[in-house]
Amino acid sequence: MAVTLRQVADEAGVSIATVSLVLAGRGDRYRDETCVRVRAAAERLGYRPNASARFMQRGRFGIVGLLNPVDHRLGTLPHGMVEGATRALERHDRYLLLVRLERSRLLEGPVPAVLAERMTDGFLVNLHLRVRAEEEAAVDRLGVPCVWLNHKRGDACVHPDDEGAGRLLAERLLAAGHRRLAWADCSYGDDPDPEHYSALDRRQGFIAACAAAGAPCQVRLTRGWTPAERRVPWALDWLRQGEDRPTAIATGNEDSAVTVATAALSLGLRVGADLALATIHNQPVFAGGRLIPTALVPVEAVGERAVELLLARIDGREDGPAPGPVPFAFDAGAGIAQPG
Amino acid sequence: MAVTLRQVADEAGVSIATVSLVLAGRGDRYRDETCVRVRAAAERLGYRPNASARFMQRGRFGIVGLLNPVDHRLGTLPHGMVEGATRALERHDRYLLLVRLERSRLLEGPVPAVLAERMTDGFLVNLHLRVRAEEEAAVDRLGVPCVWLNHKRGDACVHPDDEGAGRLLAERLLAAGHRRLAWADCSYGDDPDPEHYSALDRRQGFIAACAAAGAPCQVRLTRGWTPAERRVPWALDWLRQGEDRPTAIATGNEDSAVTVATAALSLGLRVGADLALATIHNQPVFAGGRLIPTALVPVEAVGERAVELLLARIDGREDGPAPGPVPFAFDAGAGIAQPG
DNA sequence: CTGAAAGCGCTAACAG
DNA sequence: CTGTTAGCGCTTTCAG
Repeated sequence: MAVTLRQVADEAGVSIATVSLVLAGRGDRYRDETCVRVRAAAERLGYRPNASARFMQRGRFGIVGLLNPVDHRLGTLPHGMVEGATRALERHDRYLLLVRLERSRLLEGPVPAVLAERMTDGFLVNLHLRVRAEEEAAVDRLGVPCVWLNHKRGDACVHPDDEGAGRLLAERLLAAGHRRLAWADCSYGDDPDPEHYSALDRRQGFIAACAAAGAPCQVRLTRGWTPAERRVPWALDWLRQGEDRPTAIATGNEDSAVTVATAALSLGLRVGADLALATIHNQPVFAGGRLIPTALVPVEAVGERAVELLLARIDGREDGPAPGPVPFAFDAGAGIAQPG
Repeated sequence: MAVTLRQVADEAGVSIATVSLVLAGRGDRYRDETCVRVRAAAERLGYRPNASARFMQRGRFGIVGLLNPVDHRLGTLPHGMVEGATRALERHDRYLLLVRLERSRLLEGPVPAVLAERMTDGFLVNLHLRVRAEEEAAVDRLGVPCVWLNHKRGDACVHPDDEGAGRLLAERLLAAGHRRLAWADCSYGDDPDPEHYSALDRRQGFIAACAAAGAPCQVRLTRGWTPAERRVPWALDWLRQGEDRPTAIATGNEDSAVTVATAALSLGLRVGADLALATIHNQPVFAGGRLIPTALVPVEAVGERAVELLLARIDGREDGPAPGPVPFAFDAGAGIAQPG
């Protein structure tokens, strides 16, 4: 059995309250000698406060849950997001509890005990793919503050500025002198209702920025989602076109970038020299033998901001982070190739 | 304020004990009508049990911590491991609490509150890179059951069979008829004390299996860790050698595989046709425009087994999972090229 | 069939 | 300066 306050009190020959106060750092009212004796006893017995007891007292758990879906290949845990979130939580001496959630369960039950019981102060909700209204309602019914990740929903959400990322890439490529641009996607392709809005937003941002600059922009999309083995052939077909070939190609995801790079390479085109290639990803993408310019998804910032927002709500504070999408950073990688 | 048992009791016009028992599903001693009334009241008020109170009572938290280091690029959270761990925990109605840990803090403090207090039933310890004896001691001093991940340490650890993975690749390549084999590593290179033992184990397993089969095996290693931009040139130098070139190359990590593939591609060698390439990674590796044969690191199985082991210790059961390293699976990808 | 009561480990008034 | 006491919300005997 774990060591309790009472055992420390007995060991030190004082009352429980004394031990509690001294160990809580508010022992200024006690004689130095008493404090020393108490701390020694606690040390000797290896005393550790029982968090449950404290939580019960305070009515708070000090724990935030992360609802993460399991049904889907994209439902995997975003490293950086968790890193950002846990870092922010740590600053407030709070912790992150991972909750795998089969999304169908959210509507039909049974839900995991952590949702049925009260064991967190709030939730980060990462069910961001094609969220249904009933799912939103089910989450609202949990009765604790919740913040949605990578999902657009009023002011209770935090997501990256995907449209801005598309614009960012266009601006950089235009600034490098490119006038024949292209946007390629062989992962989601032309799916009009892709799993996540970001695929559309990124593309639209890119196209809009090209249009604003008066530069033509080819858009090359596969028919919907495309399995890995069919991607390089698709890119080859397209890149073989010769004359009309774009001098700069942007993609909205790593897979598409690697595909285009692989195709370019086997056509004898040097990525970063004969062809500028840029993309959007969590981290600088290595494609065609070099790090290519990458708009960096601000996953950590999203995690941090979501936590700050959630904690502000939990604590009933009004000073949460400013609303609005989180901007992307840009990593030039090995540099942007000049046209021609 | 949250709804408590007492409020439900008042609402239903019964005692607290009655509500507790009925809602715990042990209401068989009560009149049906009472049960109905209680459940209706709970529903109406949106009652959710307070987990802290229950934990305090039971002396258990139902929470397992995952100690994860932050100082290191490899300290990132392994998706699959977390997936496996949380899945196993779910089966036991337990949850995973993420704890970022600056390793230096472990020895010099201050440690996060979750380590100073008692708030989990045990820990999965993921500090697997060059673990120092003092760190092991510090973890032992936490006073709760702990299981180490990807670190070899007595019977309180779970790790993949990296040596077996090296052997596995050799066997597959040999079985496909290859006799001129090579092992390449341009990520860790020849570091005699790499961050993680697995780099050595995998290589040794491969070499040993080649030796056992009497097949020659080139070993190509960079000098220690090599930055991304220097890798492809290194591979090019090597692959240009002509005649003596191996027909099959294995690598112990994704980066090395992609590097070799990229170099091969720019030399006009078709990966999977002119050259067999195999590697070891969490998931099938896409390199040289196709999925190459990959020994799959059993991350999920490691997570699951670690949890089962930890829970067995927490509950004082003797029926934990069998000890021993966790075997790798194999994914042939687009198939293994035949030699010549 | 149902309620009263003790107690899990801790905090915070309030006495002394 | 230090101890007593009354809960926090829940489970679990034990009476009635």
